[in-house]
Amino acid sequence: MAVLPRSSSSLELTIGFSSSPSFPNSSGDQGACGMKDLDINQVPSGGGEEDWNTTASMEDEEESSNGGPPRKKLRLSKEQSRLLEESFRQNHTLNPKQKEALAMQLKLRPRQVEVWFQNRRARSKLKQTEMECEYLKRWFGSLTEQNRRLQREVEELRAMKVGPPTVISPHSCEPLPASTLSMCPRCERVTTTAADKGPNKINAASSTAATMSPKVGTAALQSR
DNA sequence: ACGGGTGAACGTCTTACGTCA
DNA sequence: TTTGACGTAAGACGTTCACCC
Repeated sequence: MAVLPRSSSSLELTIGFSSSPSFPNSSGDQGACGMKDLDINQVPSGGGEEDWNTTASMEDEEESSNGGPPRKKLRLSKEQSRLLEESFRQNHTLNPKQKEALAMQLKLRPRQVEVWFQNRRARSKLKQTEMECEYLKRWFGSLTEQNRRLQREVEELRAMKVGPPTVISPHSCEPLPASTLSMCPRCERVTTTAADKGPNKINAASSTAATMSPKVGTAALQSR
């Protein structure tokens, strides 16, 4: 059965995560549901080398208070982690054959490889979210500062009040009386009525505010 | 001894796909 | 041929808990 991955989140897209479609499940891998009867902490048959590194002994079969066998914590060896990371860099999801092969190579069960990839994807996403959160905070701070500056500017201009306020015409480089200007409500551009023909952006520092957008942020994140 | 962090493992939900009536 | 119900597989997500510092 071919199950395409669900649409990637925007975060994944911005950082360029690639996920390959799963191949038809021909390997008899039981997935998350079918493995409940297997002891996840047992070394695969024929396995067991110095790389197999768990802090709990495999022969510990004591019963837990709720009847089932106690959950043991597997610690992956450095080599196992390195190989998994390397594989994750190439692909964030594994098809059943890749999973099987990797599990064989690592002397782990396919289920363990699968779980590792699930957790790794989750950690990756969390990290990405944290980065984006950090970026948005900085962006907010910068906008706040810009807003403060602009408000100060407005106050100063109001305080000046030396005759009618003027702006500089980009065409004639002559000062224009503000009374000749009007704001187009649709495109939010300043137009002149008589003295200066054609729509103009007002020649003021305040136009810089419109240049920042969240898209800059995703681009910035991509470059990291 | 104790608490917090880490990460492997788990349970549940959602989604996509195949099959069949 | 189309459609809706149903089963299955796989990933996302939240949580649990063993282990370490």
